[in-house]
Amino acid sequence: MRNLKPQLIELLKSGGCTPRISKLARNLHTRSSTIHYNIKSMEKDGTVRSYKAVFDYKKIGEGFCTFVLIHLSPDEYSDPLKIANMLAAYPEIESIDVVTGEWELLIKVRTASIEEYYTFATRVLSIKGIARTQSLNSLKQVKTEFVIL
Amino acid sequence: MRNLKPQLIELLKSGGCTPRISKLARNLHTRSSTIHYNIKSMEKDGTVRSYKAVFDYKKIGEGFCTFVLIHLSPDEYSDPLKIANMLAAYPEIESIDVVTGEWELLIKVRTASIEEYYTFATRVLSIKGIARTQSLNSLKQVKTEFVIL
DNA sequence: TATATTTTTGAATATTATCCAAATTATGAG
DNA sequence: CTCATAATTTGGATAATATTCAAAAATATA
Repeated sequence: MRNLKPQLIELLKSGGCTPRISKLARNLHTRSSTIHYNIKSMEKDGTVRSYKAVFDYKKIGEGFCTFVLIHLSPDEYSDPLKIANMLAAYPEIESIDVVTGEWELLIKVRTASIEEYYTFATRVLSIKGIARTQSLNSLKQVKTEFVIL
Repeated sequence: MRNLKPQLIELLKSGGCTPRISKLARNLHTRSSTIHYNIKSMEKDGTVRSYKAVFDYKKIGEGFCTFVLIHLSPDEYSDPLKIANMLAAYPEIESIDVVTGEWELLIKVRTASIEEYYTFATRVLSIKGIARTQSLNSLKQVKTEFVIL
């Protein structure tokens, strides 16, 4: 009997969900078919990107959360998206932004522990193009993905 | 005819969705009832916090994204959660973390534009207890909430 | 005002979630 | 190892829900 939960978590982390039309309809005192029409309209014009789950990350082995400020090497300044897009593929990374100020990129990383973060950092954040990093460790998550914890 | 989309967006931002069990079942080559059982199990034990939508934030009037580093006044050091929990109620704030380093809090804020951010900052970030802030503006979002853009 | 476009409605149908009792598999104590 | 217990899977039945569609209403456009 294989443990399905890890696979479910991976799928639900960025998709695999759908709006509860009838519940939303009751909530807004509107017919289901109207809600359906409006939601499909937002899906078609690209307003909605995905429907996904938010987890108690401690319970899925991603209890350690770090924000990493990244300084690129000068030859990457002209195209920070090259590095950013490469980083996007890592499942540990929740978000990636190109930002203003002394740092070029800000990423949010979730791992099981500080040891796993160290492994991640040495594996991923040591590539050519990343000149220097500074990390802010989250001591306590109060809100994430618009969900209050 | 009232425009339902703003209300739908508000509800879907932090909830109002559900997993697509049959789709997940097909994806994992497993019976629906098994997926159902596993998902309910994760809901019961608190592994899943919510099912929600991810938007193209430019299209919902939240195209301007800022990370704000917050330094609390010394009398708040002992309980940064007091301020953090107060901030959690604001719909503009996507995430709030208590962090290590020179700053006590790191929040992620979404507004329509830099003008609206200014309004937000003067309204929300000027309360007693917040001594100093520094903001990193997002020039480009590459990934958010585990969803690649 | 007339016409086109968008949105809503309600009913019919298709799809899906949910429930449940039985079967199977895993776990742990002795 | 063996038995007892708990956890998970299965398949079929039913309930709930999404989806479709044509007509109506509302809104925008000229």
